[in-house]
Order: sequence, then structure tokens, then C-alpha cells
Amino acid sequence: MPIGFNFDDMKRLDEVVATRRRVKQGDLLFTSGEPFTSLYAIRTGFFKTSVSTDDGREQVTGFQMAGEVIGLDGIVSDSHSCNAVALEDSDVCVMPFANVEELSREFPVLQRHVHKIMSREIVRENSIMMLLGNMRAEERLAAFLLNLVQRLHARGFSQSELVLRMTREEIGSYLGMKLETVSRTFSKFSEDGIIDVKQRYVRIVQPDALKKIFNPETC
Amino acid sequence: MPIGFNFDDMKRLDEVVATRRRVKQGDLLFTSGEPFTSLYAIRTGFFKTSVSTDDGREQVTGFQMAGEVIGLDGIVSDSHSCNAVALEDSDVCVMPFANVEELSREFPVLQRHVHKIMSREIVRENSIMMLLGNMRAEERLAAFLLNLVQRLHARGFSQSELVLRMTREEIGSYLGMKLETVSRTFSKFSEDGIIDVKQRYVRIVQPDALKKIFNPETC
DNA sequence: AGATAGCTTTGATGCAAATCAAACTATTGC
DNA sequence: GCAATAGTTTGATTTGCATCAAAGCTATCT
Repeated sequence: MPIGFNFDDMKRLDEVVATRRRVKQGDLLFTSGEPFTSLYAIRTGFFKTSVSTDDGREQVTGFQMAGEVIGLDGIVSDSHSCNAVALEDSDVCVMPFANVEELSREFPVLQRHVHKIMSREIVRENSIMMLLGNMRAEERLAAFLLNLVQRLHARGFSQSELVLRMTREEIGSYLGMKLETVSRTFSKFSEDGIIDVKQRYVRIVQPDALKKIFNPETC
Repeated sequence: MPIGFNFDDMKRLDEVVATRRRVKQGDLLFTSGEPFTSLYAIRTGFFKTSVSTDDGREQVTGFQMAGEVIGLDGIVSDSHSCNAVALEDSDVCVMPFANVEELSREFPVLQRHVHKIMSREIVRENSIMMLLGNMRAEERLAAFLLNLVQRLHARGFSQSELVLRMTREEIGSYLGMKLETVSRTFSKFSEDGIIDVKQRYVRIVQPDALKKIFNPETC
């Protein structure tokens, strides 16, 4: 939560997140087509969001962890356009969007915060478009790992070790490649001594090598 | 602009768009790294937005026409993260974001409008991720043409004819394919009698065939 | 009108990733 | 503990698109 609140403000803001919801691993938080009522701030756990075509192809649109907000897709048409699935047992704050809007009018700092969250999502998706449109498999996976570990590190976890919450297929869907290609690229990185991989466990041995793969120029 | 305003409200809202700006074809409206101050509502003309990597690869992130708003990428970090270039002589309303936020607090209907614009952009980018991650060249170009013509039709233009404002290379960048592939796919559609193409001019002869290519299931 | 520059089309070839296939590993349930 | 299921790895082959190359078209300038 942003700074700049006094104690009374905090109490008012608490109103916005009055309810909590537990979501078990594998369960849906919301689903495409469902009426939109609330945004969800992840307290603990891990989610993926995805869209799908009528013929059943799935595109993972993001992986979200503690402190991140999901559900923004629902605002425009008052119904969700993507699915949110918990990849581990999770706990979210339910923030009815009517409350968010009402309090935003009262507290400019909250208003600003909401705008930034939406803008951040737009910018993130821009960079995914770059990834999907212009980058090769190794660059995509390097970018993915660097991004994940950076976000985990910001939450107090290791900056070199992580346990993937998602399958190779889900990573592939997010990065626009097949699960076999994800697996092969992990193996390649491992053979090159850049990472250690064992199933879901990954240790980044040479972060600079990963950065170089992702962005050869700045290294 | 959304409905639900009285005359005095309208006058207040006019304050938000006090200034205008003309942008000549080929000129930048804003550029990556530039400080963010304002959103821009396109009055007339046509823009592309793009991001680029340090090694010079460009990804077109969108094409925008009259009535659409650009600049949302700048909110999160108070500086723009993409470039906006006019693809024809254009005219925009400059809306200083401070004004937008102030008036949003006062007018819930404006607040809602701003939120929907941002959410719409998030949803659009989700569908581009699907395009880039899961679809083949023909599907991408079919989706692109259908989307363009639909937006033009909503603005009173033909639902079957259009003049492209962008090059094959820009289309390719947006759709994650090379200009030669764009050209070849246009030719293929033309040979199949689905469209007539002559350089920038396109006539959609069989819209249903395009829809079928884009989404085989619902046809 | 002819020349130049920018964009588009089409052809030939190459390659990165997809697909097909099978073995291997981890996890879950009985 | 064993079987069944879900997920991962690795190998062989195919393919859709990229790349390389050259010619054609359009618009603008002199």
C-alpha cells in the first residue's frame, strides 16, 4: 500500500478490503464471462491468468504473486475476459470495485495508486508483445527467469534460487512456445552452466549470462 | 465522450482538453523516456505506438485512430515507455493528467470512463498476446483486417473497404511476422478471392471467409 | 519526362521451433 | 509399497516462416 495515509485514512481504506477469500490450488478465482464486481489483491499465493479461443487454445497472459492485483480486465465490459487460476493455495483481498472508485474520489493517493497499477499492467503487456513478436526462444526464457527472480527478490526471497509454480506447458503458453522447447531451452542453459535446473527448482548460476542472452547490447 | 453530463459539467470537462496539438505525418507525439504529463485523445488522424529494444528491434504495440486515447503507458513511472508516431497528419486533444485526475474525483462518470479506457487497453493487449503466442500468419492477418475494418466502420467508414495507413513492415511488426510474410499472406487471401488488394487499398470480398480463418469454430 | 527513393511483390533457400514419439521422473491414491 | 497419473526430458523428423535476393510499382523531385 502506498504511503501518505494517517491512521483514520487507513481505517477507511480497510473498508475497501473488508472481505478475504481463500482459493485452493487449481481453483478459479474468476473466469471469463463471469460478471465483474471486484479487484483482487493477492495476499499470499500464486496465480496465472489466461484467455482462450473458441477452439480451445489457451494463452497464459500473466503470472501473479503476493502484492499484485488481478481482475482489471473486467472493468471495461463489467464482465471478466480472462480466467484466474490459483497455482498454489492462495489468499486474496476482495476489493469491490464500487468501493475502490468511491474511495479513489476521496483519496487522491489511492486514485493515483489505482491508475499506476493499471498503467503498469499496460506497460508489462507491451514488453510481452516485444517478447512474443521479436525474440527467440532463449531470449524469452531468459527474460522470463530474470523477471520472476527479480519479483521474488523484491518480496524477500533469494535472487538466485526459485521454485517454479507453473508447468513447462504454462511457461510455454505465456512465452509463445511449446513445452518441449521450454524444456530444451532449460537444458541448454543448464549445459552452458548458466542455471541449475531440477524439475521445478531453478538456481541462477550466472545471472549476467542470462542478462546477456536477453539483451546482448547492454552487457 | 460519455453521456450523463449537464451543460455546466460539460464546460468543466472542456477544461481538461483546453489545448490542441497538430502532429504532422511522421512526427512523434511523444517518445520513450520522455516525461509524462498528459494523455492524448486523437481527434483526427492515425498513430502507431511502439517499443524498442536496445539493439534496435522495434515492436509496434498498437495502431490508434480518432476517438482513441494514447499515453497511458506513461502513468506508472511518470515517463513514457513507448513512442507514438503519426502515420498521417493528425490532431489531438492534450489532456494534462493532473486535470484528468482532479476532474475524475469530481465526476464519477468521467472516473469510470478513464478506468474503462485503461481496462480496454489491457484486454486488447491480452488478445494480441493470444495472436502472437498461438496463431499462424493467416490467422493474425485475418484478425488484424477484421479489427481494423470494424473500428473504421464504427466511425462511419465502409465495412468492406479500407486504405492502410501503415507499411507492410509496420503491420508485420505488430503481428510478429516479417514484411515478406505479410505481403505473401495478402497475396494468398487475394488469390483465394477473400480480399482485393492493391498496395495500401484493401477490399474485403468475403468477410465470412476471413472470420473463418480467424476463428474456425464459430463459423 | 526521367531519376531517385521508398515500398511491395515474388522466388529460392535455410533454419528455429513445432510435431511426433518414447522414455524417464515425480506425485497421488489405494 | 505399488499402480496410476501428470509432468518432464530427449531424440528424430517436419514445417512455417525467416532470410536472402531481385525485380516491380508508386510517389516525389528536378
